Amino acid sequence: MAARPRIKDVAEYAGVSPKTVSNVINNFEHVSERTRAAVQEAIDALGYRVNIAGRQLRQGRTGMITLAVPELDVAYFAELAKHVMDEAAARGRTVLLHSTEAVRERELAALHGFDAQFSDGVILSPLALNPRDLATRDRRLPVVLLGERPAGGSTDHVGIDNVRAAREATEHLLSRGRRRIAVVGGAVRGRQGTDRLRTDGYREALGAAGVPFDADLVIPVGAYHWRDGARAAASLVERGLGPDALLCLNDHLALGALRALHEHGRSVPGDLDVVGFDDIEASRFSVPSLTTVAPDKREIARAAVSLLLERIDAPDGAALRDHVAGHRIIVRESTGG
Amino acid sequence: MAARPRIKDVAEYAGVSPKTVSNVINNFEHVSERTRAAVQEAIDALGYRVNIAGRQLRQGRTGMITLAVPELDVAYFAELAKHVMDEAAARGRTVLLHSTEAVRERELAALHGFDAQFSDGVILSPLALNPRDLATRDRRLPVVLLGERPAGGSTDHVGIDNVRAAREATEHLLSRGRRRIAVVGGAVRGRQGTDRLRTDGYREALGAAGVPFDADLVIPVGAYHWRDGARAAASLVERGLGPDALLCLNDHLALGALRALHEHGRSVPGDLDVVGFDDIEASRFSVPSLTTVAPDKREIARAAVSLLLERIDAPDGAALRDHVAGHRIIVRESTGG
DNA sequence: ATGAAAGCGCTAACAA
DNA sequence: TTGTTAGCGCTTTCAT
Repeated sequence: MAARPRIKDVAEYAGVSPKTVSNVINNFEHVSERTRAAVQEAIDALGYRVNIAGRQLRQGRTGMITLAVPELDVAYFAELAKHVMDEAAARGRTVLLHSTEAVRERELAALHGFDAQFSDGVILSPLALNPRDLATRDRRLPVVLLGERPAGGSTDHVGIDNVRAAREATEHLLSRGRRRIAVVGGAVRGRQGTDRLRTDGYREALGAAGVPFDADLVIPVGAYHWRDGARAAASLVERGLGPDALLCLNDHLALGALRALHEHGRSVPGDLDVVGFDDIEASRFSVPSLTTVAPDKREIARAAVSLLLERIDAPDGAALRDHVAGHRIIVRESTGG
Repeated sequence: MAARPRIKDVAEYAGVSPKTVSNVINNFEHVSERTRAAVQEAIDALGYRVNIAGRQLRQGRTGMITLAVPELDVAYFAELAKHVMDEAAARGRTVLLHSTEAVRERELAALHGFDAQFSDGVILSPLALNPRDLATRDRRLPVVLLGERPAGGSTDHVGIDNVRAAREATEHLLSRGRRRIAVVGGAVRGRQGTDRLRTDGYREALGAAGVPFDADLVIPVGAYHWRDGARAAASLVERGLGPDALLCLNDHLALGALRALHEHGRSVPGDLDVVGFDDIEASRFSVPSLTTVAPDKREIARAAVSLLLERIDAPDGAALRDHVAGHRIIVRESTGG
């Protein structure tokens, strides 16, 4: 097979100049129908496809955007990634997917590092970055933040209303008569991360219902995996803290908790209620199925891609934006649904 | 902030020629320590990083490899992707991750399309490709196949011994006295895909034990998700086929089946045993926890990256290779463990 | 509406 | 050991 054809080959085949071929490829408007057809025929005949390296070198764009998430094997991020890829594809972009493992250096690398070079912009779901990391980032690379938003707000952002979502989930538990509601993965103080915001919402709901807040029921976790949820639930039971419900800050934690409660002979929703966040597919099939706060992943993906593409097209354009995506509570067996 | 520095800027700063800077960047050996140090200092001072488009245009390499899997939200592939990224990083490569949704056109795009251009080679887990697609692929792009291997074998391949793995899993069920073992996701005829190979292994085990094969117990599924497993298990029970065990061809199917059996009042492992494939994290925390065939994902990732990098470095090098990675059966509660 | 020329940043080939 | 030249494929600028 011959070497890959270049624009020059197409031009010669079609009897036009390279520039004209370029005009056709890039849908430049001032091209006669005749010429366009001739060039297209040459392209098809030779099997020509643009060399992106050449194009990028010249115009400084790749047509790719990076999506950097903390962990691909957290189902929420895998599902979100699928939506982002769909949305990007619909808009003619390709997604370069990265897993940062929630390590600050790797989150920084998404913003500054090697990988960012392939990319016209980055959608980043940060966990470890601090405000200064963002303040000192290279402004030439457009960035949209997902979920967590380190204070300082120098970057476009997409997320749900975490305070309200947690408040509603807690209200649901309260409405079922639960009073000793533990927060698995919660945080009472510290930066305004997702964990903190959701815990704040939880406290708001307790306060409004006149239920006293018990700091012992806020259980920090190392990560948001099954094993961490299982460990937290086991510890709650073994320490005799007498919880009658678990508000788990993601579904993996909740599913792990279900397992631990089962091992400890507690029935859900008989003895305790359990609620999660994210609405991953597993939660529809667990035993019992899991009540959860379902963020609108499609809306999140769509907003993130839109904001990013706008930034790419107009780097100094609009003011900072913060898109608040919708969410709803899906009641399933784990709270009597 | 100034424009991104180029090699020329570094060269001027260090008082050398651009070529010398290039030599340093690429660890060319014939560079004096003095010069190397001076250049490095200039690089650090200016914050220089190579422009990959320029490099790719010149030498035709990007340092990136593509991993294309059918579905990222199938946990097995997310976990595998993590291993591949780790392995690639350890070898100085970046991974471009793609989800093909098991659509033939998208699998082809991984081999031929736009995306492949950024990439020095592709690790592809195909589901929809046919042998001709591979036979007619562009040989300039090195490819390693994972899991499925369309017949014809013109491509390096990494997988487990599916026949043996399924036989061993079936033997495990037989040893527990099970005789009416259904295969969820199985295939009796057709191309030698993973489903067919595993069903063959199942039949081998039945044959060796003198248990008659019943084609009604082979249940095809549309996809390998919870919902498909749930549907298949429900249908088995409702049709009164009287299975006493389910060999599910991945863990998602098995976990979905557990849910359906629970809904139908069947106890696992009391009334039926259930076995899966993949050993995803969810299977350690389901109720009951799931017995499963665990492929050595790390070995698969390592072998795939190694084979691919060797091909990239020596496109016309070694003969075709087929790496058979290890697996083991992990016995958990769903078969009395 | 189309073409000619120049150059994006880098490194291969060759020269010194 | 280091420097010079040329050109990878594309698109921008300017000319026609």
